[in-house]
Amino acid sequence: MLGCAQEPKFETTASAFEDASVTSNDKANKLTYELVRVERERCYFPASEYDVVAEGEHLLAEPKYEKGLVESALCFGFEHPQKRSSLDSFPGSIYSIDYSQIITDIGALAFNNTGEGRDEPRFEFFDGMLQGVNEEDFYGTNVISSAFDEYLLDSEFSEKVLSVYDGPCVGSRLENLGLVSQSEVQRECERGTTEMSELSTALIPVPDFDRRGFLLEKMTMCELQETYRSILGRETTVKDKPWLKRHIALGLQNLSELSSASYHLKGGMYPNGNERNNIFTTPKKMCHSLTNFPKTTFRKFRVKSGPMNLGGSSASLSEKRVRKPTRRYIEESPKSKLKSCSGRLEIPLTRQRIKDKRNRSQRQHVSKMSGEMLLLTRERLLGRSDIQAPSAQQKKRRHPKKSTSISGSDSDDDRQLSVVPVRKSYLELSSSESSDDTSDVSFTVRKSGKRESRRKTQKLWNLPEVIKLINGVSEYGVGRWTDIKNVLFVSSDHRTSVDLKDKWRNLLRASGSQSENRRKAEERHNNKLHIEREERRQELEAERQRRLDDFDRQHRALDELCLIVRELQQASARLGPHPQLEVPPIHLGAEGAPTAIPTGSIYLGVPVTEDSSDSTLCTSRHSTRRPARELLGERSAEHAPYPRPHHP
DNA sequence: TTTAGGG
DNA sequence: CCCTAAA
Repeated sequence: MLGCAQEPKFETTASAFEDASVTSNDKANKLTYELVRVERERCYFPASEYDVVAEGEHLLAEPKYEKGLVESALCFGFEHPQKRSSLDSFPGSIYSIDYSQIITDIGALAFNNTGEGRDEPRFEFFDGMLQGVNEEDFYGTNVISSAFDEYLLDSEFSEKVLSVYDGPCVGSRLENLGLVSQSEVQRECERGTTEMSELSTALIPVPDFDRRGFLLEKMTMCELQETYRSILGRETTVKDKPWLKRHIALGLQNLSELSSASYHLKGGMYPNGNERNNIFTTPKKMCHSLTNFPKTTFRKFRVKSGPMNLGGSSASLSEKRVRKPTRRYIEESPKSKLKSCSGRLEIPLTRQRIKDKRNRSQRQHVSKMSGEMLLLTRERLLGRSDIQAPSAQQKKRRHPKKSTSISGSDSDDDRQLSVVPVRKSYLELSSSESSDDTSDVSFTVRKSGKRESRRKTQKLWNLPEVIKLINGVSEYGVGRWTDIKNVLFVSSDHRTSVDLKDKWRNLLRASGSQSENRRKAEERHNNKLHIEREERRQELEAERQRRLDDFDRQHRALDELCLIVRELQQASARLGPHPQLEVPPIHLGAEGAPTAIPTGSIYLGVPVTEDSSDSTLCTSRHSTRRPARELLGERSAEHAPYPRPHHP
């Protein structure tokens, strides 16, 4: 992420993920040393967890970072403690997770982020992180951008990698190295575990950090602003380069976390490619401006989804993660993605913040009222829902109707108040909250159990009301519900014009006229069908007529031709020995005749046999055609022996 | 905002 | 009774 590692650190990292088979060469020793150092820092990252872990490796190698914050930023997604056992069970596993540390840090970060300016703490936080790096070295940024972008672009490989994760751990471990080329990963994962450590050692390239590091630095103000716009989705007029770079880095950070969150939502499974495409449409776009960064050999983001599917490491884990997003979520994911993406970093853009403002007082009010309770909103817990955002989306999709309240706001702003163990992952959290939903009107403290429903309390219609309604309809007509309401139901607030309309409809249904209407509708439908059939019939008839006309025309032409020929022949016979009047033999073209026409003969091209034409036409046009054939027959009988001039 | 119509 | 599209 914001890794500042110098070149050897990556080797270190890579080797750290190898197992005990790393033995005796110098590199290994050095790596071991580094590893110990890292271990002392208590920054252990699960090899089978998110790729952020892999990114965290770089941070590990740089002790001057506030590792806690780093972990908080990078490792929101750590999951179940059970996972740990699987991690520890890795051969020669030297990394484990200090969950309590991370958890505490997360809590701290989240708490910090609940302040007034929700985005501010974040910036400060990242500022702090960045201070650990040379100002010009935004390695992490570049790594993120290039790796992420590449991840997005190389979908084919992503699928391969994903498929690998269902297999043995070696796949994820290899991927966690993040340094192995695609083909190698694929091949080696298929080959098996035996050669892994060798491969890992052999294929670790030295990242060209310096080159990438300059890219952001070398960008002009314009480019930086453009990049800012692409990443953060808004224009900026800020001319402060460091500021821009920081925010771009932050934006990229968001994107990467976003992708991580997406994987969480998807449980690391991609039932089909479309879903992933949807999910990543927006970030891909947003990353586009950075695609000119040199390709990187880091595959950290590829690692992202892998470890989650580590086969059988944790049954409950896979259960929770495997749950597919709802169809609606998939359909709207690009939008929601964008929303959550931008909303996370720059809340002021979205209406979410507006709502925040509107509701904050409410929330505080509730807090005050509950007094003794520790009330943690989800936002408070996790710092304005960075990773939470997709989860909120998902939840929202689950109850679409309830989520869209009358006032037009949605439930992004989940005011479900709850005390949730900090240790819970956000997935657990979301699922634990999924049981009940709240709206703008009815946010409640869970313990109170009181829920104000938006649904009106049903008030049954009594006879006077019905009579009034009928009178109103008879007076103003059906559909003039507002008039009826304003005149006859002006005193009854609980009867809106819509209610009148609904009631009238129900009355109609009850009276049976609805069935009559239905019958009428059906009749209309049948009518329509009948009309369509009729149109079709007419169409066919017209076509038939057209073909008959064509047929007639052709035969008339044939008759004329025959007459001409006959006259010519007669003339020729009359004139006797004048060769210039001789007429070449005529071919009356039955089907297929053209190929057999002798050179120099005349082909009339008209079918003359009955089976050579449409049967219907033949029958109907029999009388019409008859004369022509007779004519031809006559002529044929008469002039068949007509001698060709050149063959007397 | 009102109306129509599906749910 | 709710929700939404269309006008």
